[in-house]
Amino acid sequence: MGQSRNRRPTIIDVAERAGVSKSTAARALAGSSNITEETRERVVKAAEAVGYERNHLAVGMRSGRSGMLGLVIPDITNPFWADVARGAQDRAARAGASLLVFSSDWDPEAEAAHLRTLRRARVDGAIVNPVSDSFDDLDRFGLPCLFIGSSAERFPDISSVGSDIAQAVRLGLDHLVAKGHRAPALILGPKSRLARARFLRAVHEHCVERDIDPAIMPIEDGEYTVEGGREAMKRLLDQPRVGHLAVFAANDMMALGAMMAVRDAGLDCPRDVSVLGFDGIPSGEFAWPGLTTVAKPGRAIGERAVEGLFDEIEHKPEHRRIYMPCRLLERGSLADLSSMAPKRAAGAGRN
Amino acid sequence: MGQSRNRRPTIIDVAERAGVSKSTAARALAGSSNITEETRERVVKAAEAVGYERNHLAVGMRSGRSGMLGLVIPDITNPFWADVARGAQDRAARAGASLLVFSSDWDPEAEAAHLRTLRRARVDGAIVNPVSDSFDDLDRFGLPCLFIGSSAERFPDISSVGSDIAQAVRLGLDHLVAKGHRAPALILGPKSRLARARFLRAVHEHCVERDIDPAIMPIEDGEYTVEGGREAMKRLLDQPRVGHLAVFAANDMMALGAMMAVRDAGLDCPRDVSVLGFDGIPSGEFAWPGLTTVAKPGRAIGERAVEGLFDEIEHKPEHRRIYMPCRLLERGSLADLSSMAPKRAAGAGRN
DNA sequence: CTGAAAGCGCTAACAC
DNA sequence: GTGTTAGCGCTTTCAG
Repeated sequence: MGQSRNRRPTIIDVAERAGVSKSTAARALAGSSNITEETRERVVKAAEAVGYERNHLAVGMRSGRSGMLGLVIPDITNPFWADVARGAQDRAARAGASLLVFSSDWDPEAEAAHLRTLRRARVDGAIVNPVSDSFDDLDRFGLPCLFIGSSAERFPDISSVGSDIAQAVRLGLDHLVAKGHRAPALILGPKSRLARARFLRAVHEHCVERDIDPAIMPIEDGEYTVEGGREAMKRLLDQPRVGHLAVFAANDMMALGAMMAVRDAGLDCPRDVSVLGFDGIPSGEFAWPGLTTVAKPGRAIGERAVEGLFDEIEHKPEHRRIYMPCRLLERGSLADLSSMAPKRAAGAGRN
Repeated sequence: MGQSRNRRPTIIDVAERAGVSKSTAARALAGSSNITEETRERVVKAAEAVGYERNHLAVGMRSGRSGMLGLVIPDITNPFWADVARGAQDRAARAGASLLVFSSDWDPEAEAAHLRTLRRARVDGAIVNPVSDSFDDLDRFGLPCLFIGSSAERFPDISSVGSDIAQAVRLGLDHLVAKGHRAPALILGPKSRLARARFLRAVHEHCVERDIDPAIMPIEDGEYTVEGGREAMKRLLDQPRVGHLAVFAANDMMALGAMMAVRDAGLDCPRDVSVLGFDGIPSGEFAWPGLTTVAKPGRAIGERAVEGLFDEIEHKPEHRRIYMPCRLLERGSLADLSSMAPKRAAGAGRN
């Protein structure tokens, strides 16, 4: 039966079977033009007959293109990053490329190790959510590369794809205004985080447009976690206030924590307190009430990132920064004060 | 400066710099024994100096081992599978291997396409949650391979790793009994699903041990989705019943849907209805009340699967079936009837 | 202990 | 149009 049981058929097996040279076989399989239709057919049949499958290792070696891309994200277990990975995966597959996925756990060393692995694997390029602050580990990457997520801003020379924070904040704030909450309290991430500054800047821009004094919005900080949000909300509730309280949290986890704090305090969301989140994680859907939130387009970001990476690989184009629009997911954590403003007396105007 | 800017250094660059032949350089770098300590040092230094990084494509070609593994799961966006992927990733990385991740969306054609891609990429083996019913697409895989998840049972010849459904069901049922619910209603998946049969068999075993007539447990079917669970619970609530109702859902999504149906009916969980889930998805934590559930060890399954796959690749060992233990996540969706059984009169005994 | 040479599977020049 | 040849970067005999 020709080839032995343990050996995968090579192009030589195909060539022999078709009675041509291996280069002719290769040409036929590659769809090259300088080939008799009849020969091509014979080769294709032979390939099928022996069960030939192109060896991408060999192709990659010869052509310098492995057909693989790397993806380094903080944690595939995080729903946002899973979404990104899914988008990247699908887009890559559509182009016949495969994705090597790694989780860095926000650890610069792990990130560096993964990048090294990707380099050795000879991926054609990589998409990275940069953790490392120093450019050192990253610029030495020496491969086409595109950054993703808010931390990408730190690196002026590298193209990036991310969500449009300014648009997202405006979307959320506009929605709050429409519901009768003009100046919500803010629950933000740690001061050290770049995302926090961008979020706050967008809030200020909105305030200028709407002629609101940003200073009247209470702000609490916390870690980007449920516990962080819970504690921040607790502090917010301890402050004196009149009427309904509306809160815009910079992250769904924090928003979920905030809702817990509301319950802890014996209050009701959305009756006493309105909460707006930011991210769009699935858990928000099953909270009670459902968490209204501004959803980041994780999947689209992943897809767009792969496209951008391909550009980077092929044309080495001008550096680009792409922001994908977010959208509002209305569920139930926001009270509608707009129609009953008169009834709410003092509180309604202020909040 | 020797090598051009655009070329990655090869072992020849290292050899030249160290003043040895490329074979000696290779041996030194591979940690072979037949090398003078002094030579080795010189080579290693040279490698560092030129920034040498082994080309895994070339290594793979020569050695027949690419150092890559494939993972084909239904959807990386699903928290359970993300967990599995994370475990696999970490375990693979620890062994110096990389993971090619694909989502099949429960589509046999997509699965087949991904397997083909993996074969062409010359992965050393693959971990698959088989979707395809027919053995055809799969047995031709022709590579070391290990199945994962409950559908793996369909393939008697292939090793598999999954969660221990029997143990999980027992755990859940024992917990229900401890809380005073002897014969809960069951919300199960579609009759066509293998997992359903296994779940039900485990329930029956438990009943035999506890001397309970399984026939007294109401059963409703549904798709493994929120909507499926919601409708199933609705039907359950429409049935006549006495006292408290306890439900064991075969999947957290369904359990979450069931909790919604309880709310829809104007009832309260856990006061009127107790719900126990199965999976351990994060969303259950943020539902209100938190969903008590039996959690599958996704991460551990992923890790164990990679280990099993390595065995498969190396020793081609006897076929194995491995079941990983689940654990109970107690949150708040279960009423404790055990202490107040007398107060509850008729209902307590039955449920 | 080290060097020379062969070859993994493929593609791209270069002949004919 | 098709065959011949070289070589991608590496490891592994086989000599010395």
